[in-house]
Amino acid sequence: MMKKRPTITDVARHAGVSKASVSYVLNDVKKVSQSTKERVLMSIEELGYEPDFTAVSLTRQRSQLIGIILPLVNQSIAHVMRENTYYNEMISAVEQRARESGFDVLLTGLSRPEHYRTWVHKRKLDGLLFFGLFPKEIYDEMRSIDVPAVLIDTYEEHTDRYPSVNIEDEKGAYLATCHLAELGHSRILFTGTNLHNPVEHYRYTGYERACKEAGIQPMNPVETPHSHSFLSGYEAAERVSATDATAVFCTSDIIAQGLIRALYERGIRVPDDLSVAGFDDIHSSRYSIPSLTTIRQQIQLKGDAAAGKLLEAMKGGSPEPEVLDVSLIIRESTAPPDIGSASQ
Amino acid sequence: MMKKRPTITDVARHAGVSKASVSYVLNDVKKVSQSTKERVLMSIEELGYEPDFTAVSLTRQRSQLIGIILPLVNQSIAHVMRENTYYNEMISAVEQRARESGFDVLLTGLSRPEHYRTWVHKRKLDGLLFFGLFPKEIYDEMRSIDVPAVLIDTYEEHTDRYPSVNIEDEKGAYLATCHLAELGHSRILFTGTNLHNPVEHYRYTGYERACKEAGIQPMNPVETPHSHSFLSGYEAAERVSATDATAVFCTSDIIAQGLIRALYERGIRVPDDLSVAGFDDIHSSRYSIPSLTTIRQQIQLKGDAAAGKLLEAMKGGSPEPEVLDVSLIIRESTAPPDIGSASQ
DNA sequence: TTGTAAGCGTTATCAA
DNA sequence: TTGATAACGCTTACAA
Repeated sequence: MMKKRPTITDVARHAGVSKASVSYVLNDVKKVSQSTKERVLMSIEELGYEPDFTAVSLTRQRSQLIGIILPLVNQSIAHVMRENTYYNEMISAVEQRARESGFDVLLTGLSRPEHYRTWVHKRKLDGLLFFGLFPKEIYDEMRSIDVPAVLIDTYEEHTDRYPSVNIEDEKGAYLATCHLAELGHSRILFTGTNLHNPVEHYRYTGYERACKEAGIQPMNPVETPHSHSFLSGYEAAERVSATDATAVFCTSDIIAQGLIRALYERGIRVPDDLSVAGFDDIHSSRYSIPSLTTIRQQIQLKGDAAAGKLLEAMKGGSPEPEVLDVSLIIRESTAPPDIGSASQ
Repeated sequence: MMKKRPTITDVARHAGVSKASVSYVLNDVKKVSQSTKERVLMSIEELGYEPDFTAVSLTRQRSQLIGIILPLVNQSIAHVMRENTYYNEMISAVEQRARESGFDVLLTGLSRPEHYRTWVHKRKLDGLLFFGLFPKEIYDEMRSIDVPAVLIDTYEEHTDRYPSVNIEDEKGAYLATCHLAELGHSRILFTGTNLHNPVEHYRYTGYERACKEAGIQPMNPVETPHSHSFLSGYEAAERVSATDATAVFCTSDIIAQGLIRALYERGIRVPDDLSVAGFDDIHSSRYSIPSLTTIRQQIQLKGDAAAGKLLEAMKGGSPEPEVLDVSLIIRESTAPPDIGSASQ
């Protein structure tokens, strides 16, 4: 027969005190004498008592649970996170930080805004981490209930209300484009997912600025229909190769890698015939052939920072928004234009 | 002023019935008349009532929560899942299936076995999914508490007690090795992480069987010190190239890709100088250069199957263990040995 | 078929 | 400094 695990009542009885007193020492409420405190602690130890989170949640109206929310596409979060190890690093970092602070992490996809509200309530979630951009109504809902949240990779006006963690998107694109221009490219193409997405937009802005400073004409951007994925890059190849670009800046490594593959199949060599730069510096970019010139963002640091801010906000603080630095990592996928074969 | 969200008491009052009746219709207990059922349903609708999970958890002693457990290395799950999109697909699939069944997913790393026990209890977890192999003590703990669990990628004796989901590891390695042998290779190297891991062991067995059938001599396997990662493959290159192998079978795509990269840096061409096959068929293997010949396992199906079995076990069923099929995907990284340069 | 009331394991309010 | 005791929101015998 399995012995039931001890409750606070058992501890109280064992220590010869009331439940209240046990609760006091558990929660470090001052009004306990040293002697009873010791007795209680001993009993806890002896019985192997651990407080029950669901009971605590019920009375305290908080759960020690934080939720990571990913966009749902086709009823699944797979479409977003399937191929991109960006999420692996983010999630790992958040999980670690949360666990160290006594929180558990709930991972979920979110479709309809109204679901979200009840979900937060039903679970009494203490805090939320939004990975990426969500429909506007979600943020409105958020405001109406009153739960701490941190927005990651979002530039909406909502950022004013909630702490956010971003990276220097504009600068990243700028650095990459400058690098390409400095190599001597004057036909540089921008390839991203959707310029209406603010992150993409800012990157485009950085691209434009670099072009301007280099005195070259921005080209018509190539937008891919899907999200950041190999396929997006792969399918972009047709439109890319229809241009006279000698260099391409992609807004994610995953797109760049898909693109490079498709170019390879068309006999277009990278970087000999075309230079390609990415964004993110996911692990694989170091190992791909050619290895990818890219903009490094410190993904784990980002996840850790986001979790940290959420923890702070949950304690009642008002953490500042944070914008993390990025840097250019030059690898094999970019080179000077091939003067021989290229025009101009 | 924020209006409090309605409780079951509010609904009862609104409908002019008792809390019990509301609970009955909520939980589909038969003994409710059509008329009251309708009244209650209307009130629920009108008030926008949603049951509170923490309260339900407390009385029912179950949480509608399932836990995904990953091995912790260095206090972080990052080391395991950082680079490998295998986990992205698994987690996505589990999350989707769970969500559709009204469960939420808790993601956590697990270090010390004793932590695990209290964690399950504190959260009243309904079920557990173990991703990969854990120290033996964990399974012992599991048995002592009584929580449904499904083991993934584990061949321990524990599998007898718990439903498991595996793939045909032996067959996969066999297929890959056969493919290499059929191409004409007779010096085929096995590269994996650690032959003491049962999954690796079975793959080695398949490799051996294929060698035997092809009448070739198995070579001394190369074991990498780390887990499945680019670096493992990358670092294996030195030992691989020190052999006279003309083909290598790696036990994961991620290792294969790391290896190919390192070989590339050493001027060893794949597949011209050396053929390389992987295992898993993660998305990137389709897009790498060269694209990777590999053993496809249906990762999402696997995650879905695991979640399904757990759901079944939680309902009191005893799901059968399942072994999913694998298949050979031939791509660019394997080719006949270069008779010109190779010996023999 | 419906209602009453006793839990579930905590925390928190008041007296003592 | 302590201890009853009433919440917290729900489920479930047991009565009616």
